[in-house]
Amino acid sequence: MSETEPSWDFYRTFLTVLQQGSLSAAARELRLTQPTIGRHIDALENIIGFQLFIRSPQGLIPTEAAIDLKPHAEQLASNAAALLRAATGQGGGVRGTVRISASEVIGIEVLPSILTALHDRHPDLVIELSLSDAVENLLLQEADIAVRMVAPEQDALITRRIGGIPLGLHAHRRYLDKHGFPENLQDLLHHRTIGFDRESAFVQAIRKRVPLMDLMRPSFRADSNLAQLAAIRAGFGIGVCQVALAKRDPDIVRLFDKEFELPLETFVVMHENLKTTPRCRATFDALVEGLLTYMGR
Amino acid sequence: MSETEPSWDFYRTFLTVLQQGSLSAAARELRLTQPTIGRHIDALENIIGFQLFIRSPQGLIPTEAAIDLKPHAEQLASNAAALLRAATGQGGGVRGTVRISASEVIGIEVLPSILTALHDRHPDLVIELSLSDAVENLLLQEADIAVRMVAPEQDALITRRIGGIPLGLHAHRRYLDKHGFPENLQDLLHHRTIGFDRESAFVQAIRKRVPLMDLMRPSFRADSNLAQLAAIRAGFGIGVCQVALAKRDPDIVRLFDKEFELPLETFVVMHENLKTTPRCRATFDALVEGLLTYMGR
DNA sequence: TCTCGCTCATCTATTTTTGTATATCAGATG
DNA sequence: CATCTGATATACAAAAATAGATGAGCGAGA
Repeated sequence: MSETEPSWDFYRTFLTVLQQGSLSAAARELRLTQPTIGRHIDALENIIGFQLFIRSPQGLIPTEAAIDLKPHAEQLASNAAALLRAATGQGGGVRGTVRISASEVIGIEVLPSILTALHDRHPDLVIELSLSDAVENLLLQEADIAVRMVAPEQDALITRRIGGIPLGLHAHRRYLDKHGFPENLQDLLHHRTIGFDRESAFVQAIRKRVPLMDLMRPSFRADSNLAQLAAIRAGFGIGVCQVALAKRDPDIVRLFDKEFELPLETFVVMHENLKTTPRCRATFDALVEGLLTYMGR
Repeated sequence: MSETEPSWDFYRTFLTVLQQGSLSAAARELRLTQPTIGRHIDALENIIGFQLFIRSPQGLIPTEAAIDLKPHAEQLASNAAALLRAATGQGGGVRGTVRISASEVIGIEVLPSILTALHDRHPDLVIELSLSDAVENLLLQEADIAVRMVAPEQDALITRRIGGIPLGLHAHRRYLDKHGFPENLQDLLHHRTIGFDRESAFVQAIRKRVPLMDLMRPSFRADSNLAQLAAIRAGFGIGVCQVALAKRDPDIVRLFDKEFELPLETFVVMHENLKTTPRCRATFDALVEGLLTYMGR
């Protein structure tokens, strides 16, 4: 019942307990001890005046109040991490940690070689790669730089348009040997196809451009582009993937390269505040350069 | 030179020193003592590995590195405050602190009566009003709810359009008695007028709609709408202000009410995450309701 | 020039926080 | 049914952070 603001460390402890589910696990995570963590939670509960967890022999069960506070605590953690990244990058030169957000396909198939070259040039750079098709928010500092497939709307962001990465219809030779080549686009309806599970914004955009997609009933559905790519490689059926990726495997054949091509607009985005920090600047430039090369300009 | 993450409290101390300019002042602010603050800064400098401040008998002068880190620390503080607001608002019912961001005119001339009524209904509510024409960012949690004059672009925000608050040309009777009524809009060029100092986005929008504005050379310039309103009330000259505000003073006359009317689009905006918290919900609804009434529907 | 007010640095005593060890409880397993 | 592993809670000692007091530097104003 004090007037003072709680220690910010309590918030960190709170979040860790929330994430780990028990005082003991949180203590291991934070390299503290279980009684300490317990005292932090007690103190926080006393200050804010209500219970955050129900203690049980199996761990701590968060109350509704605690769940409501979780996003705030997570954001606090993001900011603290961003501050630390910014701090370690100080002192001139390209050094410190840079956190990149990208989609799974890009992150796994395209970025590694670009980042390898980047790190060869700047050995003091530590690279964090956060892969998710959910768009991480640069404003919330979840990442320093993002490779995006949608044009960002924020004006506090600096954006470099890469261009449209071409997508095409592909199938493995093994599949085609067994089921034959489709004669025309309509023929696709009688083939085994690979598509999306849920309706994302991206899927809706495709549908708009290619009405035929509406009619297709894919027999293999996954939201992960990576899983779709794997399915194509495994010879499951016909699916959409990046042309440049497919070319790497001589057994993957592109279909209807004249009739079907979908450009996937791509952008590299960074918060304006970071443009002067060497590590972000260098990474940003390397990503732009590397992606342009990947596209064959 | 430790491997461990610094205490988050160090960040708070760091920011306070940055804001206050001295260890002693920061100590007073945080209700700690000067040696403690000094140790925090020393510890932080040791962990991140470079100097944050140059000590002097006049206080602490931030290095460039410290200035670079400042925005991060400020955001951390915003989030911590937001978490605390969210915490005090727990427990059902409309209680706790709600932070509202609005422009100066709205905040001073329009909101007080709305907020008074709101507080009469919910005495446990604490209202923070942050007035600035700079748009505070809801995503950064600088405020819970904002009254905006530009349509928000973020999709994580829930927005309620109020409509166009009508702006009109006004002058005090005292001025008109002395200098006469302008015959037509062109005539304004020979009158004393009140306008903006710098080119804000808002001003440019006005110019686009009213080309005549380009020609006007206001003799009284202020970015603060409040100052402009005060100038009109003082009989300085002819200026633009909200029609509803001008009506309150019987000595202020509206000019060219047929030829000149500028609707100022207004929105009440809130972060989506807050829509279920009672205190924000109630405040949001009260603001929408109150502003609609203010506009006369 | 002297004093006052502000600053930061340092030393020491005290308070606070943390860690260690232990007790207890619940569930899984042989 | 005993045992083992996970969990939280508590008591007490160790460690760490804090407050308090003091010294010294710098600048403003009488």
